[in-house]
Amino acid sequence: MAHIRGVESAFEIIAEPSRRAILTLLVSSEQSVGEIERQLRMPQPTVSKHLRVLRDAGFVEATVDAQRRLYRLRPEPLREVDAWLDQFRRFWSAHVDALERHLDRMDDAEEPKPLKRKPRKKK
Amino acid sequence: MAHIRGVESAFEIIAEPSRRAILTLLVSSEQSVGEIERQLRMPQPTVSKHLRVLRDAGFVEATVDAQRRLYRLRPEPLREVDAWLDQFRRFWSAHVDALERHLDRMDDAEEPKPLKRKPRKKK
DNA sequence: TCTTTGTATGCCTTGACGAGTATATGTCTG
DNA sequence: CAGACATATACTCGTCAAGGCATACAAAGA
Repeated sequence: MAHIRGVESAFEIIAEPSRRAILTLLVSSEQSVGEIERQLRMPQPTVSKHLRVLRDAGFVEATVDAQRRLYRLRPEPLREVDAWLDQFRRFWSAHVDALERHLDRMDDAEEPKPLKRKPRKKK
Repeated sequence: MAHIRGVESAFEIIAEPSRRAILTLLVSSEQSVGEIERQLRMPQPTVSKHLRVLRDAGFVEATVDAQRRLYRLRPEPLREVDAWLDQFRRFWSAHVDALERHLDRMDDAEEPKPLKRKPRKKK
């Protein structure tokens, strides 16, 4: 009987660099375990185990192609992360606006060029 | 002697539910440690330790107000997460488009738009 | 000064997780 | 059928981080 595996949040899943790498690989197209193994240069059991975690968490799904399993992305869990980030976007834009106003005031005052600075548009 | 503590990626930082809760609290406005402690109902050392991690990772910054420390958000690390998510947004919209086409077909026979299908794989 | 309040840190234990290795399961080909 | 190939799982081990607790530190107030 399967344990009630630790309802891990999407955040814990993508905390693992290898798993993020796998997800990034799958953005372009579906891949077999062997292809992932070769591109990421990690041992096959490691890949399989990470894929297991990703599958259980709904990040990927697999179809059987003879002896191969083709894994592809599923959007929902990453959307969940995106949704959480959403509450900070208001804050970001406010922060950026304040920074821009601040820099604008500095520009009006003087013309220093200490560092490379992204070109920004005036309001 | 303190090692150079693990340059943990932003993903590992927000993997912790308590830390996400703290960040969410700080969206509205800056808060003192005690306020966070009371709102999240967690022991003060726990709060302080999480804030330490968040501060080291650049998620928050603090200013001293007598005995209190007022913590506030910093945008950069979460932006980094957002940037990583960006590569999946293309995939998401493609996915939604596919779903919409599917639903269009099911609804009623409308004019078929030029569908761009992935080449069908032969078994 | 002593006491209270607010926050940080050090130590210890526990539990979770990833890597590595070996092996099991399953499928194709000759 | 045997054997190669592809993937999954079981087991062990080491590491690392979070929680609990006590305590240290610092500023305020009596």
